[in-house]
Amino acid sequence: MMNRESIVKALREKGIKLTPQRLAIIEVLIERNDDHPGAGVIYREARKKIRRISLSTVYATLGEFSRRGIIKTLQFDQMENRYEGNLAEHVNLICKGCGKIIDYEAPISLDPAKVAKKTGFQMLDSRLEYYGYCRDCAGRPKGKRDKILL
Amino acid sequence: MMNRESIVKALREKGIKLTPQRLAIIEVLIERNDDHPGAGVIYREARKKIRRISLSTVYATLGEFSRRGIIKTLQFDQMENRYEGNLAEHVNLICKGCGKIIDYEAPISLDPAKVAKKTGFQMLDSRLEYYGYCRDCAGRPKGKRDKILL
DNA sequence: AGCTAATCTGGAATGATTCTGAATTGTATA
DNA sequence: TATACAATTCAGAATCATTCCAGATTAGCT
Ligand SMILES: [Mn+2]
Ligand SMILES: [Mn+2]
Ligand SMILES: [Zn+2]
Ligand SMILES: [Zn+2]
Repeated sequence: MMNRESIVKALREKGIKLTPQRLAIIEVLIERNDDHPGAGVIYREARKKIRRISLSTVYATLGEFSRRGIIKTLQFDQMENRYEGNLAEHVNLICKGCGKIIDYEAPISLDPAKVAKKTGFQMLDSRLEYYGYCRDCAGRPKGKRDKILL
Repeated sequence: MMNRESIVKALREKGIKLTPQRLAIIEVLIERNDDHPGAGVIYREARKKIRRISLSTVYATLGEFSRRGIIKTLQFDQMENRYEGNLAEHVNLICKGCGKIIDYEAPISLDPAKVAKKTGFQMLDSRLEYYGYCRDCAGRPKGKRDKILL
């Protein structure tokens, strides 16, 4: 999961063309998996790998991958959206100071069947996040550590 | 919690002036609590209550309340942000078809102490969401029920 | 009643994302 | 290996929720 071969295979199976742009984006997503990079970072990193790639393509590709369930999009509005290849259910710990996003494995068990029975809601994707301060930012003086407002 | 008196009291205590605009916004938030309304809805509803209020004020007020911990902001980028007064930890079930947001009470317990010990991360606010289809939208034919892309 | 910092306002600015339509290219097929 | 064409890429324009601005108004205090 989240290695070049498996992704390339997934793309072939879904009939998505393999282009240099897409391969570059995939590489960035793999290399920076822990960072949960945004479109800007992905664009700049991908540019180092191949001669030509446009921001439009980056957005189109990330949208396509996300829609196909190959990656996951974390949406924000005061901050670039962030993308991750870790599709396993996990909690993202998001630092309000520096925007760092840390994966936290935890068996969060909402039983889809129970939820459906109670509310009629059919669960598909989850978004489990906690906002707070990472080790580094928790250290800094209170006044000057907020970047994300919330 | 989430009644006019308690909120007004909270504002007075925090030294936030009571203006007609703010009171109107508070009333909307209370009346439409279940809807998790966006800034647009809040603006239009508030306009029915008082002669003059601008969208700028609605945004400023919601931002202020959110920052002060009086309400909570749910951030999106393909959809207006949504606001809620239910500060208790709960899961929001978000319908990808119609955008409806349903509160779901569930004892999702990540132990802050344990997380801090493991990762150094200091948890403050949570955002627990599941995306899927509400009872109504789950019924409709697959092709024509998606509004939220993700 | 007067003072003043806080608040409100309409309009302009922002900025991430989406859209557009023409040019390019990956891949299936012969 | 060449051909065909739908898929993909591209630069630039458009979108639109949100934020910023600077001047006008006002809540709450003395
Ligand atoms: Mn993650
Ligand atoms: Mn809720
Ligand atoms: Zn941090
Ligand atoms: Zn629905």
